[in-house]
Amino acid sequence: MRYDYTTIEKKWQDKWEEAGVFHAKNGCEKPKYYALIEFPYPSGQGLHIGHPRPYTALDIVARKRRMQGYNVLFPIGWDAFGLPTENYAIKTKTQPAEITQHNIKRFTRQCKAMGFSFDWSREVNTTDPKYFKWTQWIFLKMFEKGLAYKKKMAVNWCTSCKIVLANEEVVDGVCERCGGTVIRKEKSQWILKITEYAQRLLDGLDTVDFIERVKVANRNWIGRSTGSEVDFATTAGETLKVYTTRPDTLFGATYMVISPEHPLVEKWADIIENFDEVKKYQEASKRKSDFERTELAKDKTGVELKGIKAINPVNNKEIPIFISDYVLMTYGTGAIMAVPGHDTRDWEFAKVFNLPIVEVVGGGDIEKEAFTDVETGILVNSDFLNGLEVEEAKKKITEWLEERNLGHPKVNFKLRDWVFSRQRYWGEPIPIIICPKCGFVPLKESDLPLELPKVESYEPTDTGESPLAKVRDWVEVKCPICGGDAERETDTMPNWAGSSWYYLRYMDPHNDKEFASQEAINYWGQVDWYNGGMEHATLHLLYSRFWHKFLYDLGLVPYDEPYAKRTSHGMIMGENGEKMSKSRGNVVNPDDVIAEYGTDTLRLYEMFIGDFEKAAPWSTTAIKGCKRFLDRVWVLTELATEGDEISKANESSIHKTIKKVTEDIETMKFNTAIAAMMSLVNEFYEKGCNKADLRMLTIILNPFAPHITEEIWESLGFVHDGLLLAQETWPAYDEEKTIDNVIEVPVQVNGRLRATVTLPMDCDKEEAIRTAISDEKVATAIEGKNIVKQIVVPNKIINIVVK
RNA sequence: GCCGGAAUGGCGGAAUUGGCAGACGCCCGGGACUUAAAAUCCCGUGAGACUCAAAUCUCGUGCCGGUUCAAGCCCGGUUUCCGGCACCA
Repeated sequence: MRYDYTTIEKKWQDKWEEAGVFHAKNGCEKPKYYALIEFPYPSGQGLHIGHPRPYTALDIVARKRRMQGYNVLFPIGWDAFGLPTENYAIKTKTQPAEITQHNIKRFTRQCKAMGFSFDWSREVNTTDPKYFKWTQWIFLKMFEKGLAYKKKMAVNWCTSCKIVLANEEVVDGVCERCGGTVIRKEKSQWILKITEYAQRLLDGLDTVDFIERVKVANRNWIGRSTGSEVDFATTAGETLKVYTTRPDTLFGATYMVISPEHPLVEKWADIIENFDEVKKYQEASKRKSDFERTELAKDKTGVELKGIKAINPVNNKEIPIFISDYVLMTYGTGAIMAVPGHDTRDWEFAKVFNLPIVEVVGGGDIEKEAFTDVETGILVNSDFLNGLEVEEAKKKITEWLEERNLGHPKVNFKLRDWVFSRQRYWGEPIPIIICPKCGFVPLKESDLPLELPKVESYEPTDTGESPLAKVRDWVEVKCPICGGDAERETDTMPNWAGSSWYYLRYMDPHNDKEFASQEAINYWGQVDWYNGGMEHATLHLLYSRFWHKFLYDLGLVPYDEPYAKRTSHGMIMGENGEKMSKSRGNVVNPDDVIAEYGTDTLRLYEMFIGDFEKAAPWSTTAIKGCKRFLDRVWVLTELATEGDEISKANESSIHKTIKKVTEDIETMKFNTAIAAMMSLVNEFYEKGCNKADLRMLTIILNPFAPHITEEIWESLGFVHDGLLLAQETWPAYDEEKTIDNVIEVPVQVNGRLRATVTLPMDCDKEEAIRTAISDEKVATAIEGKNIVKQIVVPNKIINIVVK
């Protein structure tokens, strides 16, 4: 008999909601546990089949923790600002807020149908003025502390979306969202000084339990390097400051390169003999998109600044200066000393311009390629550094430079400040008034939230201004300081803003006095387990850690890291192994799956599909196995015999399974936890089971398949004290009972398996060998040969070596 | 180019971290039930050799080599694939 999942699932979802069993209680005396999933962007497509994978995983953790006696916070909300909604609004001439409401409704229905144990009473929505009031408030705090500032700068401009992109949103030189061409454009932008926290964002990684690949991605993104800043005198008078990680190669610096945007170029306009040529190169590189610059990376280009030379401080040799776009103004000092013998890029450039290549670190063949090995090289042609290893030479030259005031040690980061403004409508308005007399004037806290005005058209403008700029009666205001005519900032925040602190809002979501009360923040502390996609490792994760550290500095949060533990799930691919997409026609809709198999099966399959951390292809046939398993569990309710105590026959297997499931959930090995429960059910079919046996299975299966197990719990009369299965206590296993007293041990002869023998647990070596050689097959194998060695690994294996 | 990760049956994947390779599931084959089909239940299922069959043996974790009584796991080399970063001095 098959179970009627449609009726059952709805029934228990209603009961859970009615009983409010998943509500977290602030200040509860139980130990707290905060499990967090990345709140979704409520897109027009509805819930993707990939969403339930991480949601189910942490739902299992949350449900298990509740059963283990924790006060669990497992919240849900909507990261609802964003471009797709705005683009859809433009297309359909509807309000973004309306579209958002509509999409949220659909996502809510879908999430509820999955039976996730979210605390719906704490639902947040980043587009709700009650929420973004505090996003704006945190921004103003940053402004107050000098961490938010406006600056004219070259930004990434998507020619298709007509919007400024953060560096993080430019992927392979094109717009991450639409794939459009990205060019450099000068614009005045709000910037957040995340670089001020670079070192702390790096150090903090050592104090948290993040999976290694997340830490590595973060470290690479922050990109800390240590080296020296060195001053080169020039014949023009000005000093040219460079940054290098290889000061030991200073004797090999045969020319210099500065970025085309370097300010000294303008300063030297009158002295540079070929200024027209230089100017032309500058303009050409300015027009290049990032994509072109990357594409042309192999071919080095540049122009020498004729009439000016730099002087190498170690040997006072005059060397030429070039401009080239392979030197970036945004990193280091925008100028480098070129050591073609020991830097690949400099080597390539030197080959193009026929510049001298001098070997100063021996060990390679600099005729063929630059020798960059720092482990084995020995300094040559370097006067007082000769004979030293690279590390020693670095130390010595750094001291030498410092003594003469020519240079000093310096740490640099690849991380750049966060371009924080967007010229779009559907985002949090930046709560700043621009007054011709008073400058940037922040709104008073009492004027927050600054809401979005309703507008007729959300079309972005070609000038690059936000659609808000057209709403004159919103833009034109009086300056709060001087009372004169002023204008509002019309840029909005990027959608990374609302997600940078949402986990704090969940702690106290209805507070209209503070972003969350201190009691709530202190009670919930850090997020205990945060799971999310790898694609957010360097964006959202870094941004929110930065905001959190800022709030920590203000004394508003008790920990300087928001997330104690971070894990990541693999994607669910299409059945053909490719990424799911409409254009590939391999999209699976969770609503259809639920209709065909029920939610419990979908949840189970998403967990059984493979290693949680790895991508896995969807299979329309493999999911049937999970359905069959649940059907088999269901049938057990009829097969189970009476019994109040766990049967002797199943006792050992039950305890082993409890142990396996208990441990596997903690290490995210959901697939093997389910396999263990399947094996147990197979055993129940072989050996029979009683109701007490089935009761245990029902409890440990509950976090995975919560609906069917509640129904079984009720139908078999396990309900006590009016409690739901979700409120039951997680079973403890008896370690003793997971250990067998007799054990099958394989016997090898010369490393080849010949037999298995049955031995008592922990029996001694002599007995093991005696039993082994008395086995017929083993005896045959060693007959007429000398036993050279006997290896007995207790309870594992016996290996007899013969000659 | 650099930094991660991976490679195991027809398929998704297991393997207590050096100890019976292939758990669990899918697919497939055979049988039972059925007028029949679906569903369900039972049996089989890495490849090969010898067998009527059973038994038995050999080979087998991308490739080459090493360490070890014993290697999917450790070491050296190599190929391929996936992900991230990418002129960061």
